[in-house]
Amino acid sequence: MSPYKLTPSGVETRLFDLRHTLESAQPLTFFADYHERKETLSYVAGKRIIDTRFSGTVARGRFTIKGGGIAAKKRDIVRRFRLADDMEKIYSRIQTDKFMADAVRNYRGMRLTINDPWETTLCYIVSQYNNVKKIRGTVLKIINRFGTEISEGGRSARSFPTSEELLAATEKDFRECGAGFRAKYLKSAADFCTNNMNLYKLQDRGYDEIKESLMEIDGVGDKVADCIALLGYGKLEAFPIDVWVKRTLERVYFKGRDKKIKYLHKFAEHRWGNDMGYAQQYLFWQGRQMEKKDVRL
DNA sequence: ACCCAGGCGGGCG
DNA sequence: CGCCCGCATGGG
Repeated sequence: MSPYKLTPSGVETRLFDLRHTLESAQPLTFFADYHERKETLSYVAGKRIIDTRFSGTVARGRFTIKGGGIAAKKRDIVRRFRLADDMEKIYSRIQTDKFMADAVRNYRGMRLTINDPWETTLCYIVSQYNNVKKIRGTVLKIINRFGTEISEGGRSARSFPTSEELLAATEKDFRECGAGFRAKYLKSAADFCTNNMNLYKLQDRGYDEIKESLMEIDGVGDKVADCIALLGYGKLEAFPIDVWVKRTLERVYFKGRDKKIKYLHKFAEHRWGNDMGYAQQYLFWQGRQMEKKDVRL
């Protein structure tokens, strides 16, 4: 049974939870407009508005696309939500212990997303030494200030500004959007990604090469590059280790002992192999939610 | 008031 | 190399 199926008006999904996916702090989740009650989802992809209805269950759901350009929109949905991934197989491989089994049970159907490389780069430059709520606020302000107004099928929205469109933004502008000390990184990244590096030409490159290229951008280090490789290029070999992932790994697998990032990386690679990216997402979210609810591991 | 947040670059030993 | 420090800013 194929993980997804294209229908004339949309896409049928299997083992997919839209709410968990959109709540899990990935780039798309910063600007997608989802109403679970009304079963509507709309988001901007490039200069188009993807306006859909989503209904059904985790076991079997259905996107119904409104407006024109249905074929392209179907393709965007399949790629963006990684609907071709065989989640049962991935789950069977990342459920190596009770913690991971709990994570999978609690967030069953949560997907990684694949986002525009530039949008992902900007989001994760903003993310450094920051918190999810403020990251979202800053990104939204940048979109509102520098995105271009687009409308389609009676609906209007602002597109995510390209690096070229952001050449007009000053460091002061980024500060006013709440970027703080990251403003200078955003400014130079917009310039660098417009004039010196084409992020879209890295698409077919391997994980190592993509990461190495990304780290040429000022303000992009090991962790941010891993986030972009994973969520901007779909490289499942990436395993970004932020404070939550580090703390969770240490608590669950090392009795709370402090471990080096490099060591934890090797641990993850050995334990979850080529599904590391998914393991990271479930571990990140489970660890973060548990701590926020003050549940002991 | 104090602490923390999906880290990074720079400086020092 | 590895380690340590400062960093803007808002929310708990």
